[in-house]
Amino acid sequence: MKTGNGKTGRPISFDKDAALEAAMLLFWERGFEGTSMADLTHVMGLSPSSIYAAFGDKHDLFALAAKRYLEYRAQYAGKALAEPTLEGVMRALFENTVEFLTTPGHPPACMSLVGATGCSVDATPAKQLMTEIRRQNQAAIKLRLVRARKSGELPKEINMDDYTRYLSTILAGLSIQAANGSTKAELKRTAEMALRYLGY
Amino acid sequence: MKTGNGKTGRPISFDKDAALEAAMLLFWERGFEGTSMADLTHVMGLSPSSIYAAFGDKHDLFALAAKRYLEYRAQYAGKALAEPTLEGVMRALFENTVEFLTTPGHPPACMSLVGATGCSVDATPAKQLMTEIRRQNQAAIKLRLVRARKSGELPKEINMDDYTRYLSTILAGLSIQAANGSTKAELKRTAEMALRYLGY
DNA sequence: GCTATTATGGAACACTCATTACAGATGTCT
DNA sequence: AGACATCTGTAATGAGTGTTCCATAATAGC
Repeated sequence: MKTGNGKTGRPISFDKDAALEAAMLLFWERGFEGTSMADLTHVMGLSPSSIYAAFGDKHDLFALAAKRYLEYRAQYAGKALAEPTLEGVMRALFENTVEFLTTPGHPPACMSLVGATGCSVDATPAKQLMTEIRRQNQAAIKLRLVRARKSGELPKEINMDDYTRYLSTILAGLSIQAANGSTKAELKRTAEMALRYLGY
Repeated sequence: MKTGNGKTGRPISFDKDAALEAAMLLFWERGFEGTSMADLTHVMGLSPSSIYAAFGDKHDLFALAAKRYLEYRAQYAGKALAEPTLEGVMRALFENTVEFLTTPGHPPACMSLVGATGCSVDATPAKQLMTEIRRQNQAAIKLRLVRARKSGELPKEINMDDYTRYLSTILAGLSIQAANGSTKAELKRTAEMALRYLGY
C-alpha cells in the first residue's frame, strides 16, 4: 500500500476519490458484511489488487469510507451546531437531519446505523467504529448545549447529559423512520412536532 | 420438513422450542447475515439435516425466530397498549420499553432493528420482514391512540398519523441509545424526559 | 537504450457459506 | 419378527468469501 507516495514507478490510473466514494455508497447501503469485495470491485471499477494496494484490506477500506462519509456527507449536524443561537441550532438540527435523510442519491438512513448493527464477530471492529461515531456526534451536541447554558439560553436545572441523550434519541429515531419508508413530508411534520414539544 | 406431524417413523430427539429459542437469540444478537448455519448448529446443538428437516432453510428459520420473538419477547408493547387510560398507556409504553431493553439475557436492542439493517441483496426478505414488524408495531400504537381520541383523552386537533410517528420515533431512538451502551438509569431518565415533554 | 519502482489484471489461494445425499439409527404398525 | 416411515450425523456439494501471487505494463531517472 504505497500508492501515490513514491515519485517513481507506474502511476495510479484511476480516480482514488471517485473509487472511495463508490465504495462508501455501497457500504452505506449494504453495511460492512452485506458488501463483498467482489461487489466493491464492480462499483469501484478496479481489480482486487488495485483496491488492496490503494486502500488496504476490507476493514481499512470501510474505515476510510466512514471517514469520507463523515467529512463529505455528515457535516449537516456540525453546521447546525455552528448556528449562533440555541433556537437556531435546534431548528437547523432537525431540518438538516430531515433534509439529509431524504436527499436522493444515497440511502435514507445514517451510515452509522446501517453500517454494522447486528453482525458476526468478524465485523465487530466495524460495529465499534459505527458506535464510536454515534458517541462522538452525541458529544458534539452536548458541547454545544453546554455553551448554550452558559450563555443563559438553557435553564441551569436541566441536566446536560440527559438533555443531550434525549435529543440524540429523537434524531436517531428519525433515521429509523426514514429507513422505514417515511416520506419527506412525514419526516418534516415529525421534526416540527419534536421542536414544538421541546418548546421551539 | 414433516417433523413431528406423522405418527409413524423415528420421533424427533430434541426440544424444538429450546432449539428455536437458541436460534432466535443468536439471530437477535448477530442479525440474519451475521449468523451462519454453522453457528446455529452449535447453539442449537443440532446437525444441519435436523435443522433443515425441522425448520426449513435459513430464511424460514429466521422467520420462525422472528415470530417467536414477537410472541415471547416483544409483548411488552402490546401489554402497554392494553392499559385502560391513555396516561397509563404512555407511561407503560416507555417504562416497559426501557425495562425490555435492559433485561439481561438478550441483546440491548429490538430484534427488528438489528435483525437485518444494511445487508446484501440475498437478505432482503429478512430486511423486509423486520420493516414489516416495525410497521405493524406502529399501526398498533395508532389504533390505541385513535381509541384514546374517541374517548376524549386526546385533542381532536392532533393528527393521529403524526403523533403516532412521533411516538415511534422516540421509542426507536431509545433502542439505539441502549445499543450505544446507555445504562438502565440513563434510559429511564430519557424516558421520563420524553414523557414530561409530551405532557405526562 | 537500461534499470528501478510501482500499478494492474487475472488467476489462484485457502476457507467459509448454505444446502443436500446418503447411510444408519430409531421409532410405529402389522 | 419384518415392513415402513421418519430422523440424524457425516461428508460432500458447488458457489462465494477475503486475500495474495505473478507476470505484465507503465512511469522516472540514468
